[in-house]
Amino acid sequence: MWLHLQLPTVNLLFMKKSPSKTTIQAWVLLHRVHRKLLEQVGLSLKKNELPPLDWYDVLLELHREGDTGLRQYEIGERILLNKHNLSRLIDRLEKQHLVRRDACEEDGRGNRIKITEEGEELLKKIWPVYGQSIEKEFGEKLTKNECSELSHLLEKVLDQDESA
Amino acid sequence: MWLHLQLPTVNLLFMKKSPSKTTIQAWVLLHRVHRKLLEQVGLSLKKNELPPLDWYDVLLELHREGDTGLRQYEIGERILLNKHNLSRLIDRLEKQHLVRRDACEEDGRGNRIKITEEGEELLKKIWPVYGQSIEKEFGEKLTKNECSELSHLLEKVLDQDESA
DNA sequence: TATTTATTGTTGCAATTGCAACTATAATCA
DNA sequence: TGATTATAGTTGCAATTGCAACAATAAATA
Repeated sequence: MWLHLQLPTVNLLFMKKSPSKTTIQAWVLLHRVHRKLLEQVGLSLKKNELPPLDWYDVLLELHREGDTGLRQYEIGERILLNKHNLSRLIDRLEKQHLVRRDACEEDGRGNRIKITEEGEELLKKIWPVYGQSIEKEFGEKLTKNECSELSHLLEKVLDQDESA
Repeated sequence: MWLHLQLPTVNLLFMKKSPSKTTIQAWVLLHRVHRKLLEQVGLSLKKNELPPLDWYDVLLELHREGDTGLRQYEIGERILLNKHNLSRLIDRLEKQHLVRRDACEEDGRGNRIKITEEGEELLKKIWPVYGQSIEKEFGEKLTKNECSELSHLLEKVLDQDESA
């Protein structure tokens, strides 16, 4: 079909370029760092009898939106969680009265999720522990410049594909 | 008890320093990048009907040790997985004849896990897909220097606490 | 408008994970 | 040595996740 084409763009399909040693090293490190940080922070939260990090993520997003709330899919986009699990995560939060599902006026299918007072309070209770954990496991290890540099690099990785 | 002590080391207990904006930004980015990469690679593996990444991680560690194999806890240390789940992950691998549990001579409690021929083959089958995925989602986004710089920074984060 | 297709969110079920309890062996120590 | 404590690994159970099927509504199209 396009096997005979020699255009550069098409050739990319055949290149199947393997990552370099340098790339692989960074890749592995990224995952190790991530796992270790998450493990430490998770431990710290548990030790203080606080809920898992996911809860914080969701509540924080909702807090930022205040009274407008967010659609479920919007939360999903922000914290990169799929809809199935998000639906049930919201269930759990709702059961604890940390969020509310309000009917959605503009779209009969969905609902708007809003944070409650209790949710706000929990958020305030989590932050000191979470924040300190971040500082201890992460912040302290880098200077401010290094931190910015890291962000810069990570942003490049996150950038949308420019390829068509 | 030690409330009245004024030694610097002890004062750290009270500092409860919150992370800076810069720190938080890098922190959030780190997690976003990680999740996105894992999602993409996972999709790519599934599309090619290959097993999840964990399997590859374990098989690779075993491959590196060749005939000596590894104790379960050694695998755990390397891929940062706790023993409960590792035990059952090994079960699954064993059921697929990808690894073998050999009795351990030097320690009657444990066993040595070794990769089988089939395991090696699977490893070879996964790598092209996995490697390309890494290159596409990660390698291509950074120059070689940026990649090294990223590794350097991540290593700093991973470094053991120098605090006593 | 009627029909088709896409999106939003939920639910059932199976697989995986986390936690606690447990067995078996090793290491420590009185 | 015998008793105690620590380590390696497994298992049961509950909670969470992933996947596929589904219902309800919206958007696109004929």
